[in-house]
Amino acid sequence: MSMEESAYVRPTFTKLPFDKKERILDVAIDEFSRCGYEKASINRMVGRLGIAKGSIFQYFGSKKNLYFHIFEHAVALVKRSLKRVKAGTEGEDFFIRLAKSLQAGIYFIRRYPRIYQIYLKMLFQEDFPFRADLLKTIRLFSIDYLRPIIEEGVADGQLREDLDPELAAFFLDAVLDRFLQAYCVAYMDSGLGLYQADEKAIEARIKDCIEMVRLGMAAGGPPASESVAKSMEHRA
Amino acid sequence: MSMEESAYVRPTFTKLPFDKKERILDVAIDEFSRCGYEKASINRMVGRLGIAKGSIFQYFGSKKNLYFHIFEHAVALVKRSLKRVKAGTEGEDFFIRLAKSLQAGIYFIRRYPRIYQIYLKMLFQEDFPFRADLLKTIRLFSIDYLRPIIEEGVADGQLREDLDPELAAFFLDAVLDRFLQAYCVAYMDSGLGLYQADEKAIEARIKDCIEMVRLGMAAGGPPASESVAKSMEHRA
DNA sequence: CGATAAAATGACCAGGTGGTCATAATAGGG
DNA sequence: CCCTATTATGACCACCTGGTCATTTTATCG
Repeated sequence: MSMEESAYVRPTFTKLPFDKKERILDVAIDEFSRCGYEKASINRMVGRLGIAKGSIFQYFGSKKNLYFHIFEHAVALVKRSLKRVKAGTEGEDFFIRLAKSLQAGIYFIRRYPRIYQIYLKMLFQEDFPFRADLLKTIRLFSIDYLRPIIEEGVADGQLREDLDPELAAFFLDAVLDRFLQAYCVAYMDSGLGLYQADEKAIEARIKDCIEMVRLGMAAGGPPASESVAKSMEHRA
Repeated sequence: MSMEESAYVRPTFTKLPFDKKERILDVAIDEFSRCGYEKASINRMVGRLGIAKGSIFQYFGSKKNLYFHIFEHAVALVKRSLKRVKAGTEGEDFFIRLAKSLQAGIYFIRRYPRIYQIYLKMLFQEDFPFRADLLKTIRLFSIDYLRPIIEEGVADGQLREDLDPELAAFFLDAVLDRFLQAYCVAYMDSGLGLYQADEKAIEARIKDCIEMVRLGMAAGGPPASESVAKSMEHRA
């Protein structure tokens, strides 16, 4: 996870001792996650860091570059996390994979809550340039992640064979994303109690949600299965 | 749709000629929708309006009040729109109601695109106070809207009787919301082509999505129905 | 008309912003 | 130890912000 060769960092920063680099990025991430891009203040950062303001501009050139560098870092973390889940669930049942992917999302947010905050705050602030690029990268990756899993599910006969993979990807993206949002933003959970819920509650709700994805809401379908619940128990 | 008695408006503004009031609110809505709350500039507004800066503060007291007033207005519009759809689909099939609700959302956004933008930009910028209140109002209303419809669907036997209404509300909220977001924010549609799509495409995709909500994704369920498609044709 | 009340105005304010750059401190090499 | 190149520094800049308020303009009414 080296960030040395980032396009947004000047060599001066690269040569810094590791600890100092980490501290700087940590404070910057904290500031951006708390305030969003616009309200984040370089003055406040250097105040907390105890370094000169000029140094930040020596390291990154501009506020925007600093933000992009952090974003780049964040994207790398997400990609790595998704890759691991994908590889770690290869060949498993489609709905199990789905449940584990969602669970992994929750873990990621627990581990890097500030990074998820930064992402959320950027989501609908289309004003600043490159948002399109940033968003494109993330969303496209989410599709690149889901599509193959869906297609495998169809190939294996777990999903209806007439399933439109694009529609399914959109649908799953919607539900998974909202689940994560509900977990860490108040009033997004429609009273389900997802907001900052504990492990147990999350696990149960993931199971419920996946069941609903599986069977839909209409009456007259097949009965609810127990497979997701069973397989999730193992990893707690 | 009178806004006269708003808590955020001073009498001086109320007494203004209707046209001037409209123009002021129009410019303010435009500014907030483009820039979000933080970046929106009172200077720019009065520049475009050709009035003195002091006047805005005479009318609203503060930037925040102006924003709240507009938000209040927006919430009223949404409530009205939802009420109409609900009343206008009373007694119809659950999934038809769902499709029509989503369609109504699209109409609303087409008619008031800037208001939806304001809402989106506020969504995850939790910095400024009262965001909690604003969000609470909107989300709770969304639940108040969906819950009864779901319960009627269960009572009528269209939905599985063991359906958890809270979970269903969350689930539908997730899908409907994302559908609207994908319609008006780039890269949110997972390649489905929803972004600024035309009437025909939207209608088709609504149908597809509702079918997926109905039947789920698993193989072996009942075949897709034609009822939603048929009933939607009538209103085009 | 004149007097009074109400509304519009814009110069002005303090505070904050991202960003700069001459200068000072430090590090590295001979 | 000195000289040079690199890095750190913070005073300073122009700019913009939301907000104020004394003053002027406009409307109201007798």
